[in-house]
Amino acid sequence: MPHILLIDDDNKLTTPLRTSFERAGYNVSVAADGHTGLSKALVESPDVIVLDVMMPGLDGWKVCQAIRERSPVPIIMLTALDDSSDRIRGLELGADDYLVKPFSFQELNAHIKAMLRRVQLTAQPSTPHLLRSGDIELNLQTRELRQAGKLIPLRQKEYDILLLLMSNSERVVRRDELFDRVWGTDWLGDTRTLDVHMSWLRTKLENDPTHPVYLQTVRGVGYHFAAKVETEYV
Amino acid sequence: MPHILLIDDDNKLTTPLRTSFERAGYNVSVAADGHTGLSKALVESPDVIVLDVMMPGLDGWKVCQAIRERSPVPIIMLTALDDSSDRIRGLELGADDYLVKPFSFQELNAHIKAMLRRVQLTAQPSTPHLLRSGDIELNLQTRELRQAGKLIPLRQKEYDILLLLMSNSERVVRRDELFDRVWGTDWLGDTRTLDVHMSWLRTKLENDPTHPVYLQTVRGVGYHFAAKVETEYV
DNA sequence: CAAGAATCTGACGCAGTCTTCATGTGAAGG
DNA sequence: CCTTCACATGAAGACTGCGTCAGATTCTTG
Repeated sequence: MPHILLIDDDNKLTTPLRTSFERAGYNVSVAADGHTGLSKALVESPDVIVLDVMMPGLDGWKVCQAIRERSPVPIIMLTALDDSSDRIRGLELGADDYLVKPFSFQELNAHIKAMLRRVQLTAQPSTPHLLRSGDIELNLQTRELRQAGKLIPLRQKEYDILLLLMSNSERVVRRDELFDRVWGTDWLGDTRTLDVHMSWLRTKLENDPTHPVYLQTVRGVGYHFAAKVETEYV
Repeated sequence: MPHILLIDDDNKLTTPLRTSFERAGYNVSVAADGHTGLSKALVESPDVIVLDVMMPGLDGWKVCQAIRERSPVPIIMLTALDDSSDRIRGLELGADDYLVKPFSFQELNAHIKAMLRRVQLTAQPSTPHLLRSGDIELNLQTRELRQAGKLIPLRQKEYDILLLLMSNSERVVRRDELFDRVWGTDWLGDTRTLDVHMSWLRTKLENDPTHPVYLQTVRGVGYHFAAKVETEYV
């Protein structure tokens, strides 16, 4: 159950928010002024803080800054006026997001969910980085190609080409696109060089290079990695 | 140098943004349609994606969803109309943030900085104390390298390089990244400095420096610490 | 300040990689 | 059935990036 800390002196706002969030399954605590907010932020270590800018005493800006100096907890600021410099200021002081009043519960909730998801996604070392198709496995981190676990060394261009084709396996990649993305836009050389690299790739990963299963040529258009590719997060 | 991917068909917008961001020290790439955007998102693995909703063909919603299914990369959406349900929809589909057009460069930049900071803050909550791989042990507190318990004195740069490689053992570390992180600023001269240090490191920790087991070079890319590294927090 | 350590530089060689060229093959269309 | 076109492939040579070395330069420390 995620824990939200609301810091706002206006209980006309915090009371209904508290009930709504509790109903939505959150654990909510409220602080009615900056000092309490700051101390609760550090003591309770909530998953996300919703912080109003306009408060008597220690205002939201100062609270934001003070929290950020001491804790990495995500902060969503609430501002009354929709002023660009205000928003920038909040972000510069360490806020992660802001919302302009008035806002709906749904909207704040969406922001909070997005923030929790971001923390979740970032916290796990999950990086998007294995393309798999059958017994073929391309590791984007180490640039290693494995077939049935066996390492197949790839050269730079071969890797670049294979990566482009595998990550676009649902369509045909045009020749000029390959040149663009692998060689760079300002390529003036011989156009046969792509075929040569394709040929090498085929000898490396096709059982019968003369009858390719994966690396299909589409005459007049380009090449197509003709198998389903799954993306895995290692 | 953080890498931003702009996905937008309107080059009246992307061209000035690209220059501004490049001037601000980012590495920028642009995709003018949804398909290219999706593919670049996976291939280039940018640090943050700025994605316009309004695009012909594969629209921003679909691109957002497709990226989020495959990658945890942060996404900032650009919407034309300031409509609450639009914004909620974006967040629900996996976006992290949104910005309503028109916006200033400063504002987008503030959002991007906030997003990068968030990822940074979340990613490294605690610092490891010891990196171990086989009989090799790198102590981050004392900056000592031990192999089978025996102390191998490392010089400053050697330590920095080895640390970077060992703490990224799951991937290849690019040469320019090494220059960036070990020497500071991006390297301009064309010298063999890095190779020399790698050579020294190899003579220190490889049994057969001509056939390295740990410190693999990946031609045209960089170096890879090719062994499992365990992290210990003391 | 001097000695020694650490680091950088540039030349050179080599192995691996890429491009080019020449020629072969199969597909499409008259 | 023949021509044309696009791609395949083998071989050769050009090119490139990396490793190494020797000497220069900078940094540390007594």
